Amino acid sequence: MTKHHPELSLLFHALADPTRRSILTRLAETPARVSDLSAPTGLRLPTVMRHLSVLEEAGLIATSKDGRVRTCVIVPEALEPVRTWLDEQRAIWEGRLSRLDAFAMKTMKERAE
Amino acid sequence: MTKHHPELSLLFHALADPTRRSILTRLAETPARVSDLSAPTGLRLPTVMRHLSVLEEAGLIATSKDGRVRTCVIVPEALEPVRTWLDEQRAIWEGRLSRLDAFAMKTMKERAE
DNA sequence: ATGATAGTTAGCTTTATGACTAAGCATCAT
DNA sequence: ATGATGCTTAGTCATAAAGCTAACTATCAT
Repeated sequence: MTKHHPELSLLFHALADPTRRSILTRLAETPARVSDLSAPTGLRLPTVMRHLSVLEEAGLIATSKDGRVRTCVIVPEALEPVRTWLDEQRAIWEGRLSRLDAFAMKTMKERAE
Repeated sequence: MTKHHPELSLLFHALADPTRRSILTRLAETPARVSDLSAPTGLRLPTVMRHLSVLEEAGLIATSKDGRVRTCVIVPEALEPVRTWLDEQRAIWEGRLSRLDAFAMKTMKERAE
């Protein structure tokens, strides 16, 4: 199960950078042009471009160009695999804890005998 | 809001590697020794060690040494910040969508007049 | 047609990652 | 006390990440 999920690696990697997360939260407000994203971060345009391409390859944003302006929008569904993975893990981890609980109960019972 | 959250960066970065995710799922089953984690991955011990230290610095696992054996256990609560961040983002994004909806409604109304 | 504007590409630098080998240290079994 | 076991440290290597500058292209306004 979950042998190797390149999609997840891309997503987590994209989210691991604070600049990229701040770009995402900015885009969550409203779509923005590349320069709009450059100004507040204090980063140069090419740097922002690189971040954007990482985000786009992860599927977290989509961009389109109109004239000389590129507009970036967020892609909310892109976070689904992350959420799903988290839910799966939680299920497994809680399952494990239940088993440990069961084991502890059994052990205590045996001791009590 | 969410200026720079080093904790999140550590977590996301730790989760971005498939080997580390597989170590986590393995540890979700039951605690394991370092060699137990080395065998199935086919990776050398020092490599596994490095992965473990990344996971530990992110707070995702805890380790303890008894004699010459180090045992690794998962730390389920460690995923909470990730889940929280996801929830926050979802809230913001949905907020944004509602606003867009409102805008669209207004525009349609104006057109209808 | 000129100049400003918006983005893009190319190339460079520094630091971090992920893997390895080889050698070291600390225990445990005999 | 010796050797095997289990982990650790040190050092190497190749590649990727994150930033920059400089130069280039494409569009829009005048």
